[in-house]
Amino acid sequence: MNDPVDRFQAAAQLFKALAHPARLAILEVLGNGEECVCHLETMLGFRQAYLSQQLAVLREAGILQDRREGWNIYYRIVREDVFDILSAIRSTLPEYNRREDLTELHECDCPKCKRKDSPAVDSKSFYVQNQIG
Amino acid sequence: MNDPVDRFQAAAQLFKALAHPARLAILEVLGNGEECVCHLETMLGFRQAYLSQQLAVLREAGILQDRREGWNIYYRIVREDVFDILSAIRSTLPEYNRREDLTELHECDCPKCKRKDSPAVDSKSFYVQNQIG
DNA sequence: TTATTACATTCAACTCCTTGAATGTAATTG
DNA sequence: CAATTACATTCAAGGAGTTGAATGTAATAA
Repeated sequence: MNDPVDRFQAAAQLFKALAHPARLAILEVLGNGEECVCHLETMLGFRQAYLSQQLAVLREAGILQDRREGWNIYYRIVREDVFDILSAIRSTLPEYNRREDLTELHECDCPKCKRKDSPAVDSKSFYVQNQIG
Repeated sequence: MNDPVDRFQAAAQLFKALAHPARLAILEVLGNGEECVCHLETMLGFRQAYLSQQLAVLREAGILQDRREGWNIYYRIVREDVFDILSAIRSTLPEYNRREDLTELHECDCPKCKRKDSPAVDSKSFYVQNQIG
């Protein structure tokens, strides 16, 4: 209809997908570049089914895309504005500003953790360099 | 606790407050500067009680503050990062990029609409000039 | 003080989200 | 082919968000 709120339906859906701490933690890890599910499972300590459900929410919201490589499925952020949105809250929420424990402390048995020579970062990994490093 | 999701609780709460089309419409109007409730009521076509409920959600989330002036109560955006967040989605959601019909078409009986000489804009109104005008 | 204006709050029914448990599926190995 | 690995989906119970209806309240006017 001509309702003034209709224009904001898509944006509200995006924010709804972001309105969950577990999903924000997932996005914080994926801000470094793509990661396989087992890697997220290890880093965040989520049970596999629970993690898969939250990944599905982000995927169906158009925020993530997945890519299969053998046994593993890699997820990456494909909505560029999500980087800007997370950057905005990072600037005002101090407790948000520590991601080391989410990116460097853990390793899992996935191929990406095994092969240290090719880190397989995606095109948006420079974001982390600019914001944090 | 030490749960990795606890750090993201505050951010999730913020996004939860933004995850509603009516509240995004309110914020779009208030991006121009503070407005009284009756003005929002006229521009958005919301019933008064409904509007007051949505304003309460934004106020309790720390996004809005109110100020009484006689009979009228004026609301304004007090979280600066909200401007950046809305700017980020405005850059990617085309249907978001028309605010004329929310800011210029309607007038109500509030004092601010009566006195055209003093527009009573707040300190963040330059934002609109930079983003839209 | 009483009435009016402008706005807030409470309540209840309904819908949607959350999350553990169980089960299903595609790719690989043997 | 059967077994295993890595991940996805379905289901259900509980919790949280939504919204109309009714009512409450602070400031002003008479």
